[in-house]
Amino acid sequence: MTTRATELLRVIHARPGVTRADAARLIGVGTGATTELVGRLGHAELLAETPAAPSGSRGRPTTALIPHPRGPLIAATSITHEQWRVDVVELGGAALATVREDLGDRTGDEVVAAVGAAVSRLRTEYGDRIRGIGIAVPGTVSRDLMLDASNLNWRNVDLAAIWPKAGIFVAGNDATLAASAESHRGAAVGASVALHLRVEAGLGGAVVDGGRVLVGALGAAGEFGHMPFGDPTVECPCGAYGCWGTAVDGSALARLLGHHQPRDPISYARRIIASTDPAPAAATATAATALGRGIAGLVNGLDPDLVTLGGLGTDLLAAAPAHIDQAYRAGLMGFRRENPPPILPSTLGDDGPLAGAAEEAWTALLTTLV
Amino acid sequence: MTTRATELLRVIHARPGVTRADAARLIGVGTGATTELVGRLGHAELLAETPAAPSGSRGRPTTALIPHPRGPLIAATSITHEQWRVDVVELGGAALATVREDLGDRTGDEVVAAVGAAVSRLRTEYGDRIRGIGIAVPGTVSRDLMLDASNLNWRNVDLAAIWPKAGIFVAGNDATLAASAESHRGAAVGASVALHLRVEAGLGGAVVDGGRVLVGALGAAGEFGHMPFGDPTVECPCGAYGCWGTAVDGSALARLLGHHQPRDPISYARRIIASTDPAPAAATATAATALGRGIAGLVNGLDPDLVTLGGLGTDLLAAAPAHIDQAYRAGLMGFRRENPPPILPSTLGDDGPLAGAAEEAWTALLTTLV
DNA sequence: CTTCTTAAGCTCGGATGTAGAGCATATTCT
DNA sequence: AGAATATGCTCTACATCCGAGCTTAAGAAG
Repeated sequence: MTTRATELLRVIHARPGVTRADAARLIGVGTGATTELVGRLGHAELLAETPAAPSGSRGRPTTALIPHPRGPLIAATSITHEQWRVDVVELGGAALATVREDLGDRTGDEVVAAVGAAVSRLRTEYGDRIRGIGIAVPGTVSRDLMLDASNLNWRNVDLAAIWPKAGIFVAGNDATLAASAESHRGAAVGASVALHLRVEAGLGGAVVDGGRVLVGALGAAGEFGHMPFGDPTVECPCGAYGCWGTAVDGSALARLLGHHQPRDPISYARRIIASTDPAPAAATATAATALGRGIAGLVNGLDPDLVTLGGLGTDLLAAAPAHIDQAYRAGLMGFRRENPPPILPSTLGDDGPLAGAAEEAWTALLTTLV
Repeated sequence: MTTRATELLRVIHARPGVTRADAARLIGVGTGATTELVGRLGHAELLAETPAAPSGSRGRPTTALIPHPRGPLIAATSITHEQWRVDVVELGGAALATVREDLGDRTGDEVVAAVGAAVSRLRTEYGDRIRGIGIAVPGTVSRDLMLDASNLNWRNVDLAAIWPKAGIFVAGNDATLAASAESHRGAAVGASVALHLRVEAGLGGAVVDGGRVLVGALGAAGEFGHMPFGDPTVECPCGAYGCWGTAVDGSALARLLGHHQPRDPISYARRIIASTDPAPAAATATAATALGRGIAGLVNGLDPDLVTLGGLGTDLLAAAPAHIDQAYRAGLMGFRRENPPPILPSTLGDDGPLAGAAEEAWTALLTTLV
């Protein structure tokens, strides 16, 4: 439902600390209805008011709307190839607590158990204020919450164990969720259509259209790394040939440099991209060109306002901007070349997936609060 | 706004002739509110009731809800490479009148003038009942309603002249609008995410997500023909290299067969695809393979429920289904191969763009009627 | 043909949410 | 201090919707 109450909470979430008067204008209600709304939501412990910063101009001062100190919370979780992390996030996106730990060489089920234990501890601390959980994982999540993460060699890891209770449960691919975060809190704020791409082991991302992440029919959209922009003779671990991901990630750099496939392709790639020696720089340039050419294809097809790059994409953009840009412009349709959508580094960096998990869980929770 | 009244009109539009009782159940209101709603909307000349077909089962018979005989109308317009056409479309999608004419060798401005004159005549006939217009064109429409159609050699044709009055004005690419039609009235009804591709001179299409067409930031989304799935040595008229469109349309067939680029690439391609001689059949198979491979890439990235093919895509699917299917499956990510999204022929055929123009204009109009 | 069963429509009272007018309040400007 | 300005509160009017109870129109059963 989209009641005025939900709209108001959404405004506070998007802009915590918004003044009461601005919020009322944004959702288009008069002062009478605002009094009723703010009173009701305050009484329900969903929002609170503080005296607000003085505006400096004339007129009766208004108050700032902030999350209620006993209001609902979301447990935002991310699992990366190195560590897991759980943040307790209030309305507006601020974190009240953080727990994190390196994965070590735990199995998937052990990591899920550790995360579940951390969530349980947080639930004893915050009680029923924690209304749901959002989880970002480096792999694919099926509808029945089984996780496959080929990069970690995890198969059929059951995420449901993390959150046995009723409430909000959102789980998704890290790149997809990072796209959400980037569009709500990062470099793509204000874009009507934003494309986020994240290079790690492989390449993923998502389109965010009007604030909504396009997740596809099975929740598996955004696997742009498996579009055939690459070399048709290179086989991808997915079984297809010519996947774009195989042309831009750490495996591509290793292939170009004649190295073995690295154990940790992300740290490997960071090292290569940071190197200024000629051979690594040439490999980096080749990957950057492949990245730019593919971005052009996606921009032609999807018509975003802008493109944001996360993960190793940020490194490639910093290391070889000219190669990306040249291939990008060359691949664009003629009419776009004059004013192409900018390619920007992610501003949330490695926090993107966690922030996105918080965003999507909060979005889901807000539709259930009245 | 999404009031109950708008919801009811949307239900009638999606399923004209729906029974009053079913419609009430669909929007979730009780019999009391239904009486009030139907009475109000009938009084406003937005809907009417007819005695409805007998259900055969017990109980008081209900009525069928249909568009009001003096209700609002939309002028749906399509311009193709051969002719223009204007339909007058009522709520529910039925056409009350049709005007059409071959283009001959008129210029773009002359065609727009002819369409404008036809619309004016229809407006004298139907009066203010015609509340807006939807226009499907074989090219790109900028925000200020200037049309570029490279296939027709039209540049900067001003569409605003067709509809000088206030009201709904929706203009879009024919492939994009055909996608909308296919998802509302065609082969993709019921799909949560549908991908429609239309091969004519080049290749375009659109993703429809939950009934909403993804039009992109500039309204130029869906130019999938300019994704670099093709041969990187082939230059596209758009200026880029390796565009997918150049691998599947009439120009691709002519190149494969060593023919000159045909004047009318669509009729030419229809002829080649229909031929059973070995050389044309081989060229058709090559194009079908390129089509299937690209579809796989898009399915990997966009995760639709199903894919519909219009224009020459329908012909290719009929002529070389095995080639499309083999390349499609080979290009899919492993986990999709077991149960791939089906590739279906468009059911609206050449009427798709016109039907989509009607759909999008009606969608826009329905949000303004209360 | 009459009565029963079923599905649907109508009427009315109560609850909810909102808009708008008029008044009250808190600040800055002159 | 008084004017100007912006905001908040109270109260009335109105629209919408839900649910209960009654009415209506068909098929089924006898």
